[in-house]
Amino acid sequence: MPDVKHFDTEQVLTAVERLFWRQGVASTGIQDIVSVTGLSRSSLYSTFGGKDELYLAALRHYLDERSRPMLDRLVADGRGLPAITAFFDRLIRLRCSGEHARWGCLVSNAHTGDPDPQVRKVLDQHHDALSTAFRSSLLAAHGLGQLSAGDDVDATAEMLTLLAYGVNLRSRSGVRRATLQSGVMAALAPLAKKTRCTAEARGHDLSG
Amino acid sequence: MPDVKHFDTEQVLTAVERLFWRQGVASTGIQDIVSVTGLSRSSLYSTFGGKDELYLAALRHYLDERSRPMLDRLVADGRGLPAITAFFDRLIRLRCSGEHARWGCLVSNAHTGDPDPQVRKVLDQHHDALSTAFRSSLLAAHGLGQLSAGDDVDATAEMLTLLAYGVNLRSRSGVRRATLQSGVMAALAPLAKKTRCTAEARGHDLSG
DNA sequence: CTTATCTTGGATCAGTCGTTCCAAGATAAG
DNA sequence: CTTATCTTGGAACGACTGATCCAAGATAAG
Repeated sequence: MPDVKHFDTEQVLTAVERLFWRQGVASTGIQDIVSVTGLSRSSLYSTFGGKDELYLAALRHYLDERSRPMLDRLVADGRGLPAITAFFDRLIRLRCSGEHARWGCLVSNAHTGDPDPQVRKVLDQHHDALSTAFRSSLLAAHGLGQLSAGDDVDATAEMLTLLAYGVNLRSRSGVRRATLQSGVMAALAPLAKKTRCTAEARGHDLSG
Repeated sequence: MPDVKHFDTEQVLTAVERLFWRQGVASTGIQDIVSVTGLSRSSLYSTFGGKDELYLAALRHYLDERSRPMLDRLVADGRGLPAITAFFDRLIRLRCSGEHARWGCLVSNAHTGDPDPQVRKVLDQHHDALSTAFRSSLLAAHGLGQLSAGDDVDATAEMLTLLAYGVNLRSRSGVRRATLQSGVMAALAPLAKKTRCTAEARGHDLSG
């Protein structure tokens, strides 16, 4: 009976994801993938198809393994504003330290260069998921009476989305973590309800 | 005596800038540049050098012709917060409509892929210029008594920078202009001093 | 074991990459 | 005009691109 694959698809996809993530699609050649994964062109093409389909698979893998867990955790955290603060804290930590420091976000990086329709669709899905997660947390914050009177949930969610894209993009330039933290805090702090227009009501500390 | 160039350097640089801007560096070949500019490889290489130097020249051209004028206008506008609002209004209009719609920002786009030291330096310079311009406007706003008591100028400037990067990146996905406007407004409105915690004091309308 | 079926290594493909080179063309001083 | 000097068109380069192909190897049911 037939032979079976001599490698683990999951491991290969992770390695390819890392390659595309760090160097970008255009700068990553099939040869790079062959070198890193150790498998041959035959296996690569018979398993995943061409480079475009491989990129798409890596993108979906990133969403499943990296992006979605972050968003699920944000939505599951019912604390409202502190949940959002904690989300950005984790995001900035991931972007500025550890093995993926200065790699940005694979999805954000994909926004440069004109993606084919399938990739475009994945990017849009990711954006919807991110935006929806923010809306969910903001609604929770509203329910908990944390928001200022004039805060528009949809507009604020869009603002947070822009902020996340900004963090992702700018983290590639090696900006200091504290700089990103203060920038995000400057956006989050004014959201909190200011009962007597005092400053301590804004106290969402990213370093917490 | 020697022959003179048969083309206008400025025009060529503009065309090259447009190519890199729209398609990215990695996706733009020398052949594309030859086709668009109409001049030959000889002229190209003897005038600008290789592709890397051509990209650097295009980047600097973009900064001089596109970026710096925007920032100069922001700094020159002494109105404080309304100046910042007007800046983002212009930015979003440029990113979402006209001939450069959905092209993003050449400098922001450059953040994906690992730039050589010279490019990196240009990117850092651009970021400093942007951040400094925001700080300048925020200081003006502070002097005019427009800011809330707890607003930190440096942190807020960083926040606005992240927001601008977010707008640039996200505009490439073809997001609606109104969506970006509402997102930016959600970040700008809370900055304004709220004397009696009322909403009308926040009235910086992007559609103005 | 045999054997059918899939996988694998690696040669190979045509095409494109950025770059170089040189003869032919253009220019303007003498 | 001649002539020195630069520019230009276009052929050509080797290296690399993504992709294909096939014989050899691996697997497991019979």
